[in-house]
Amino acid sequence: MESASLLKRHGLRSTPVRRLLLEIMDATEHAVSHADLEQQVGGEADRVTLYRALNTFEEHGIIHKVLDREGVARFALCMDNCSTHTHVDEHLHFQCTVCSNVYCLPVEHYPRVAMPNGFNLVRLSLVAEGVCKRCN
Amino acid sequence: MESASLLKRHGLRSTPVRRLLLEIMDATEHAVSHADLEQQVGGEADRVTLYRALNTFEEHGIIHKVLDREGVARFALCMDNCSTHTHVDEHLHFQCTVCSNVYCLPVEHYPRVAMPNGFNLVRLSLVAEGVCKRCN
DNA sequence: GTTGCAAATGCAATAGTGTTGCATTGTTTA
DNA sequence: TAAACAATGCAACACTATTGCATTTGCAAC
Repeated sequence: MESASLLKRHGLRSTPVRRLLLEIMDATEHAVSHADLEQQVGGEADRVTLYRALNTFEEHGIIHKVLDREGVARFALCMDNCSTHTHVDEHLHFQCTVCSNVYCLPVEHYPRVAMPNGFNLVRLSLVAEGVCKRCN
Repeated sequence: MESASLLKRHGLRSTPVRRLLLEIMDATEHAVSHADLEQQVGGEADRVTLYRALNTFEEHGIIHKVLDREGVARFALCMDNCSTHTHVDEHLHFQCTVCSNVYCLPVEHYPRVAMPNGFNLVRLSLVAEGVCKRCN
């Protein structure tokens, strides 16, 4: 049970719903929305429980949240060992215009941009659109 | 009446609500949300009318829409002469973590990133977070 | 001007995403 | 096993956004 130990490592209780969510996300190569999860979980858990579990995961650096073109949240497991305080995800979020799936893609040279005077940059996100490998 | 001619140039009817919306956006240096506009317009127009006007403007390349960190749409006038078919906005969207305002900032060298095999890039957006010039 | 028609608006209803409060259930630690 | 507290389920709610339809308005032709 990988998911159980992952939860324990972050000081979280191991519950059926949480383990199920982590296993679904681990088995999916793209980011999943709340609606996706709700459908896959079926009647196993309440909508609100999913929202709360996802929020908890994000706060502990287990997953990260991306907003797609429509502003809907999609979630994916963090690759690196993120924690509550250290949250590194310097990768690109790619949404396919055909299937709408969102993929986390690695970027070799993460770009740096110069900011106009007075603006203090803290975090730069890359959001891409195009056609994914499966729809190509 | 600048806004009236702008509307006419895009083949759109010049109505009080539309002119008002354009003038508000022209007078604001940051992108405005629907809620912002609704408040400024006051009882002059229905919420739905605002949504429809904004959608129409976007379809005609008069304004462009940005989603902020919360997934809420914010709108700003297009700088270049965009049209229905030509929609160029290679700039950076910067949201201030203090005041939550979203600014469209120019970028001298727009970055290019390499994509993994199978992924076909169409559009790359830059979304930044930090502190804006007014909150600094 | 006046008229006619398509476009724009107002109102009501609806959909979707996400949050909050509170009672109940379940997990963990001693 | 029992106590303590975290997680869950249920109901209600807030917010953003869209749709249908009747009414009004802008605009072009007369």
